[in-house]
Amino acid sequence: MSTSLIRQLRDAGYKITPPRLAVLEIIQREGEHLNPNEILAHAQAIHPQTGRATVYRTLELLTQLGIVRPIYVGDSGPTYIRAQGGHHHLVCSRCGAVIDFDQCVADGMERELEERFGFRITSHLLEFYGLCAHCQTLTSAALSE
Amino acid sequence: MSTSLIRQLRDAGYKITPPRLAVLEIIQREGEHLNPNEILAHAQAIHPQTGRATVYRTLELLTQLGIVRPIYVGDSGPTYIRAQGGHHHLVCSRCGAVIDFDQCVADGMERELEERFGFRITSHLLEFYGLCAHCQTLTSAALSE
DNA sequence: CGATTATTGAGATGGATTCTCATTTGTTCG
DNA sequence: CGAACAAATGAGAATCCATCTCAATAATCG
Repeated sequence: MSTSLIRQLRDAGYKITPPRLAVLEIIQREGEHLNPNEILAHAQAIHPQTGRATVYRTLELLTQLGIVRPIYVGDSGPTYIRAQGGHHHLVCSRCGAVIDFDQCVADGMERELEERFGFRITSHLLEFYGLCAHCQTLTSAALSE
Repeated sequence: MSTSLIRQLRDAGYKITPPRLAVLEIIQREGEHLNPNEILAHAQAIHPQTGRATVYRTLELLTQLGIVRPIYVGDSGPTYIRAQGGHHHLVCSRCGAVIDFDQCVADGMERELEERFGFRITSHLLEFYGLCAHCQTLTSAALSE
């Protein structure tokens, strides 16, 4: 498992502990869209004593270090993803359906924003909101009643 | 205050009630980035009996109708914005600072996505994550200790 | 205006997150 | 290697936010 992330933690002055290793391992392995509860469960599979509070604390830490990031999609609570690259969604505001798409024009903007605002950008999120094909028909049906 | 939103509610078969009017009014007026609690407080300034549950119910309704949309930025919980046009943020994953910027390339993608997925798109959110200028210095300081 | 039905408000409930604090464990340094 | 120190942990309590329940109310339609 990635030693560079471990080095990043250590260099920032944090201790390398079993729960932190477990959470890192899970983010590396499973990666996408696990919520804190699921992360806890997976972590306990690796290090059974892992407590809930520690998972929350670790996720906060990894977020601050720019290693992971919470994402809110649909109605459910936060899920965590690796904080690198882009995530692109089409979200139906009526039924909550989510479609992922790939091509994205945001990368082209990163350089310019970094220069303009002095940021070091590591990831982005692009979401479009509207009505999916299905919910469009529902809405017009409601209107014509 | 906007009669078109009221018509939209009525046409969709919903009743026009004081709490709904109050929330609509607030979204129109204040518009940006109020959380449910703040919306409740403002609504009670207009219609004192307004209950918390009703605010949540109304926000859910307005979300489904594509009038408002929750947004999660930084660490705090959801805030609500008008669901139209674009919102563009630069978010520091370490300190949570948020910078708004204007120019956006996403508009150019809407048409194509609408055709490809059959969506009717009404708004978008583009967020870049990374380290702000200040937190970059903090991190390198930590590294050099 | 009266009937019908959606909507409301108050409080109970539920679930997720954070806090507290005594204990444990990494890390550093002799 | 083996203290010593500070950081990190885990268990449960406490808090906070959101949802649910249900009897009472009020908007709409004829």
